[in-house]
Amino acid sequence: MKDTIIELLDAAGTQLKQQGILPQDTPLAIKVEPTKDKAHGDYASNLALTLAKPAGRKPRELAEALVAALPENGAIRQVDIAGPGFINFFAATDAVAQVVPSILDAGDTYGRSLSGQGQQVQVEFVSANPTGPLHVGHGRGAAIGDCLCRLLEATGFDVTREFYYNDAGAQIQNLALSVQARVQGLTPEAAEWPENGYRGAYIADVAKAYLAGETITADDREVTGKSDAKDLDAIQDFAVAYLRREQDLDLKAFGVAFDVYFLESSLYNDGKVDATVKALVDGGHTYEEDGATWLRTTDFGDDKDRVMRKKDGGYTYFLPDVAYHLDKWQRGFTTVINEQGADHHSTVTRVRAGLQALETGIPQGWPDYVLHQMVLVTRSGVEVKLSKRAGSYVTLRDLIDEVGRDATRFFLAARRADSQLTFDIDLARSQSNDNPVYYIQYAHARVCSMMRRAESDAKAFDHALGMQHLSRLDTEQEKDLMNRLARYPEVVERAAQTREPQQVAQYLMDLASDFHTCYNAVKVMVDDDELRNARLALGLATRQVLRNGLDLMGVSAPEEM
RNA sequence: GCGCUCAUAGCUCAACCGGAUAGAGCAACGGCCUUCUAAGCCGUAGGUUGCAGGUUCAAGUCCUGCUGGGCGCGCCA
Repeated sequence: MKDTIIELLDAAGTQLKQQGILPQDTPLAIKVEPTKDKAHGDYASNLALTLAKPAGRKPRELAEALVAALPENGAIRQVDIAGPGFINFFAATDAVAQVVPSILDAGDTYGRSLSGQGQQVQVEFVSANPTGPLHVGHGRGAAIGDCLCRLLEATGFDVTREFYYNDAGAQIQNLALSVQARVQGLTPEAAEWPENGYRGAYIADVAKAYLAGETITADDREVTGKSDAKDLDAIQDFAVAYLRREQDLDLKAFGVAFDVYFLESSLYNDGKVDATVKALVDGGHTYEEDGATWLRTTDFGDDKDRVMRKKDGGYTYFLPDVAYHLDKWQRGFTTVINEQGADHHSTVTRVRAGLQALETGIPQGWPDYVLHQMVLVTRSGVEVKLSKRAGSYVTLRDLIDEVGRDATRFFLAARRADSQLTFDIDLARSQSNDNPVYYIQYAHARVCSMMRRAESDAKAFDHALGMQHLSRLDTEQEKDLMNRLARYPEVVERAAQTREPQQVAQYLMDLASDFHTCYNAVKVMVDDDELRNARLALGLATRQVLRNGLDLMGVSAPEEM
């Protein structure tokens, strides 16, 4: 529908150019939007307003010329000029209703597109270090990252989900020491407990499993515990594997799976860090000062230069980051999206600067970043900070166990990443109209219920009959619903492009609302066979779009509630 | 102090690369279940879009400054 209108306007604009009303070289940047106010029709364009200046004419005058030049089209019932010069289009009912068969024919593929053309995209998200259970912030990253992947897949990209973790740094050392302390029978209260040791209850579990000689399988490694409290390396290997397995279980419970787990240590083992250093030094972007080696990141937009090799000879964390991203580039990902917490935002400029300094032809703004703000968890209006298992923070598992996977995923992905999020446990748990997840799922269940009713009343849906009488769907509510359904593909496309999964959530809320309104206003199970089947068809189309949209969010679409 | 980011109804949030009278839900008030799931619907009320300028035919949206919140500013990751 929208495309049709754009074509019509394009034809009209071209004609005006031929008539000399518009200068030949004026670009026709045609924008058509669904209207907010029904009095303005179904779609509106501001074309006359934007062309007024180059044409040197009054907007309304130009609008009239454009309308006069519009080719005839059966899909458009009426065209108005309103306000300062908007052109408003009223769609013919039959044309609007065509969305129903197109949804039913497309089924699960309705809303999907091939615009990504099979391009390889990598999305890195979560990337938690294996030092403890995943927390709410990781959960937000997991929800947003996974939805983004689903959106990209739905728009024709070849997506790789990647999880990067540091299995060798100071934090891991610290983890090993903490577990070792537990193995030796110490508790976090003891004076001998490692200074920056991890204090959560899970440390005791790791120690116990280690002593019991358990065998842990995580990623592609298998580690068996032993009773030796002295062997710190063995403890470290075991603890890392144990916590990686824990995190995997959390992610599995959340419905998130990764294609690649990338170890920071592999960058050292494969010589990629050294190669990166060499490239940077050879490129002349480094200098020695205070016994350390610095990278001149200020040449590439950073506000100060960064140390890349410390006085003690070790590398700073940002160097393997650069090596890692070079590796991503070399693996052929022209688009890479890093989903991270906003507390990492300083790495954005740094990593990009480091990549530029390599001079390997990586584009300036590469890679993309999606940063999410902090999550605050509340219960009964009070902030929740502790969990039994992790001690100092609320774990993702706590939320999944308490409010369920669907509500957790929806709540964490339904808001803009760059706004701070308050996760209200009471709200997420409530099985009532306050809860957006149930509101949407309820709409889906209602259609299912309607279909069951049709079956049991021996009035099962007659597809052919329904398709023949779609023009009977002529109430305001039905038209609103159909217009909403027609917008779905556009929403998916846009959400993928802007990397904003919350747009899908918002759309689903609106769609559910339109459906509930329609449901209350229009009775489906009427005796009139033609009317009933047309309405059942609309119900099925709505159910299909709800399903497709919920699937993009990773949320289930229950048949009954 | 510097950088990034956010600020919309009492609360939680929308507003589609600037577009017409800024929309939902919750909370408040008033209605709708002998009819397809009331986890729903309809209605009333609620706003100087943090403040001050600027650009534009048109600004919640873009620019500048300010105020306030979050995050970051280590040879930690």
